[in-house]
Amino acid sequence: MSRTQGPKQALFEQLALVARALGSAARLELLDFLAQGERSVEDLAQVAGLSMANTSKHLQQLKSTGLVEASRDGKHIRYRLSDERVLDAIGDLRILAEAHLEQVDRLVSSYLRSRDALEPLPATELMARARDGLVTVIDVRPPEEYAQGHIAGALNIPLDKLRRRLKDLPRDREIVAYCRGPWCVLSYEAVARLRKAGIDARRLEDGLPEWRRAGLPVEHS
Amino acid sequence: MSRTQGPKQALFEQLALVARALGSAARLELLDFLAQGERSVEDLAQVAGLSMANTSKHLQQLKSTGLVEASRDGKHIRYRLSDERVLDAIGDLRILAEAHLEQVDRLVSSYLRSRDALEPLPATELMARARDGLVTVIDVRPPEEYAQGHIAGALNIPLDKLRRRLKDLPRDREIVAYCRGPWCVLSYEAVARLRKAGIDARRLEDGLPEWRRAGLPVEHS
DNA sequence: TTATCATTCAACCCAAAAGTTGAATGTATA
DNA sequence: TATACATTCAACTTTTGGGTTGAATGATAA
Repeated sequence: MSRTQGPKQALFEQLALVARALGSAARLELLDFLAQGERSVEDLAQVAGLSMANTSKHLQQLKSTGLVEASRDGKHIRYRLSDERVLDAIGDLRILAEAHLEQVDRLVSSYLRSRDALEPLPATELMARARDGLVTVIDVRPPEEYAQGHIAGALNIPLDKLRRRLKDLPRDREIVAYCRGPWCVLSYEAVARLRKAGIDARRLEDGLPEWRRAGLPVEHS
Repeated sequence: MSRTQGPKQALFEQLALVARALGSAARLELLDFLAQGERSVEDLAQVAGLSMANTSKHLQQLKSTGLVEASRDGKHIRYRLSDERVLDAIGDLRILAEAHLEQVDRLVSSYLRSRDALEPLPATELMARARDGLVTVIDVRPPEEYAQGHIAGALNIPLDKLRRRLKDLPRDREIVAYCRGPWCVLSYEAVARLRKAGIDARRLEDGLPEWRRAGLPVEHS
């Protein structure tokens, strides 16, 4: 049976194009990095474990569906998300996947150990506590990502520097750690280590992209 | 270069599974119909212009990613959306496609003639006006869809019955027509015809699924 | 039980997508 | 101007997905 091709089908075909652009683990990982800030193709290839040519092709596809933009910077080409709303779509995928795919539950609870034991703090609550000076916020991402934007007032303590900077942390206030997003291990790991060191710490529920998306205050350095 | 496969990649792979389920015009059309209410495989095949076997396979795929559920009813099997949030994801795809794909603009403005000339009314405004008794709301979808749920107080006047039911419509109040969603032609067409007949009419911005998703009052018959 | 009907399954075919390799492009620096 | 370097392109292979056909399943109704 041949499918009748009217304007309605053509519209759905366009939607499907966008959905298919999101329908590859490699591209989702690229988008996840791009959500932290601009990146060159080389960076992206390296961080996602893809060849340059393959990365380039994936980026072309994301660009042709309007999910990312590119601009030249010297001999590099820098890609970025074209639209904050890309994060909404990915967020919905995550919600659906968490709600309906058993595999996700299993992965999340083994990879992000003790999921809720670390008492995730919603962004709105963090805002309130930060205003009252009750918390120290730490950004445990690499410095390049911190530099491209971070929660206003947050300290950058990359996970691998955490041990040697423990002494810089105030002991009288709660620490709230965040990183790339709800499925980013860095903050899980950071909170676990801080607690082991006897420091009162919690995780921010989401990461910087969600914070920015919510219109909450972001600082650049 | 071979891509390293850790838990992060495995999680993205699960997300991609959901995105790929949305990445086909045929499946999006099926979901669009399912958003109006439960349907048998036969109905869905017919309405989407697909063979039974093919429809069944698409539905299996949607089921395996948790987007739809099925239950037996006599000798039919009825499928339904498993989760209202599926509509959020599709809504985001639509927003992104409208914002970034030229082709969508072109299709929307030719298929849904004079897009904004029909003064789309946001749901919240309709609620306010309906409460004050200022409008008559008409549901221009087929009766089967109306029966499975409609805006509280709406009259069912399927598009093909509109001509002969013109006389039933009150002349002193504005008419607001709605159908399946923001890209559904039925209400565009209805408003155009009503205006041609000299009746003051507007379109509801979205359709029933969005209304229900927003938690606004829905009636069943 | 048997016949009927809606749905699914299994085995295929064809088209599209992902990934590789090596050459081409285009900008910046020596 | 020549060289180096980041990125893209082109051609090709392999895998995946959409679609068909015809048979199998499983519930209902005679």
